[in-house]
Amino acid sequence: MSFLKVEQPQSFKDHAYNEIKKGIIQHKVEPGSMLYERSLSESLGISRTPLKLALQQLELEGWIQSIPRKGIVVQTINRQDVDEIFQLRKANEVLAIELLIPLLNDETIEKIEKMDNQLSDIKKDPIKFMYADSAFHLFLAELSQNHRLYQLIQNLTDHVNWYGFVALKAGKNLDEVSYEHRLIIEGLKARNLRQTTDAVLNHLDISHRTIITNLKE
Amino acid sequence: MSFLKVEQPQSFKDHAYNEIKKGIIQHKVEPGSMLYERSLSESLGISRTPLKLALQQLELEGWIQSIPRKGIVVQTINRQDVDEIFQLRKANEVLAIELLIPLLNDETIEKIEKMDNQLSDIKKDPIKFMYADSAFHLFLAELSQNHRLYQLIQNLTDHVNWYGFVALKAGKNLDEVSYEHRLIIEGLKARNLRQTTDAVLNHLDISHRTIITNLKE
DNA sequence: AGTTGGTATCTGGTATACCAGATACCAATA
DNA sequence: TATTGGTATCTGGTATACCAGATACCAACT
Repeated sequence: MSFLKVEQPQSFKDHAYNEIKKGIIQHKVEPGSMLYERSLSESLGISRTPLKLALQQLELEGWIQSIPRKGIVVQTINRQDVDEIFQLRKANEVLAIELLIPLLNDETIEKIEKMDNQLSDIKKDPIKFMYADSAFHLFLAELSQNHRLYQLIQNLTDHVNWYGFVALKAGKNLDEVSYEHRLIIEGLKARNLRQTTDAVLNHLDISHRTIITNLKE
Repeated sequence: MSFLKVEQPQSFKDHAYNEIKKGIIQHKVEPGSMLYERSLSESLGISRTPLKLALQQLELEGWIQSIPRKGIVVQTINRQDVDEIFQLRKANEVLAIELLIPLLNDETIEKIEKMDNQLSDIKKDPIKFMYADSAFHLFLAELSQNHRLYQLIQNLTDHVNWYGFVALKAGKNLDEVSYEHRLIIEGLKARNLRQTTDAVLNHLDISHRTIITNLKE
């Protein structure tokens, strides 16, 4: 009966992890604000044990910082953080391109284009657009066939979404992003490593600069 | 009284994390073998709650895999894993070099050389040599001034130590490693990015090949 | 003998109780 | 009035009890 798509019931820990992370990315809890295990467990309707696991994962991934006997503080965002994330993102997304280009075939290129087209369809909703843009980058990461690289890029794009969320709500260069994606796809079609990495680096540079200029101290 | 070096008492969770990880890296528990929360908590003398936190961190970092209601399995090592780790290591150690070269001054270069000399002094003990080699790479990562990059490289070198531990015990090319390090240091002294990254990539390539050839299926 | 089904006993997931450190507040003191 | 010190009450850290799913085993049945 393997054709039946079984909906995996996520554990309490995963549920808490997703909920809290979503709240942080969407600035429903602001950087620097405090959280407390007991109140969190109450509002999520779970006990502290699975919650602690979710909180530890969030801490290891750089979203929060647990201070024993004080509470949990949502990480603040500063210029240094943004720069670190983009340094990592550039190096590792370029690596993904290097790995996936030799693996490309016409079918996967078609999938990539389809994905980008879906992205154009939802320009109206900035939040959905943000997630779809991430999905585009993650799809490329997935094609690299390096699972650890995929997870790393996932975490990095999540952080970028967090950093840029406010600027994004202000209504931004969504057309510009589409154009930059087209340049990447053209590079992939040509199986041209240099052309593609240049397009990716350009894309990331623009994103980096946009976020820096929207950083309010 | 800040001149007093306060010994931070590590939490039960950190203690468990370090002990279990050390056991895995040094193959005191073999890849594929099973662990169980209750027996582990008993042998470590702690309860399951902090142990669960340690186990989750180990799982997120790729050392073990927790299977609900079955147990915990120590990750197996295959060719794909080794390749993934080295792909990441090459890209990110090169990034570290790119970042640190503009920050170099004579004093830090002196420190790097001193570190490498200490490494030569302990060629007799392969395990100590392994950790000292990692410390050399980690020191370079630290100089990049990107903390997330440092943590990433830390995890990657730990995994490489795990993969290579058996081959290392067999007594390996310790002189060769010293020579490769000298090439890296010379590149740094010359502030030559290309020369240094070539030396690093060469160093990692040799390490990669050595581990692959010692991989027994 | 082969099959079945109940049960004892594993497992990790979860809830909860208790601990010690940190803190805020307020009464007692100089 | 300013300061001190005890206490009530926060916090995260830890230990433990209980739950349901998974499994192995053995007796009962065909």
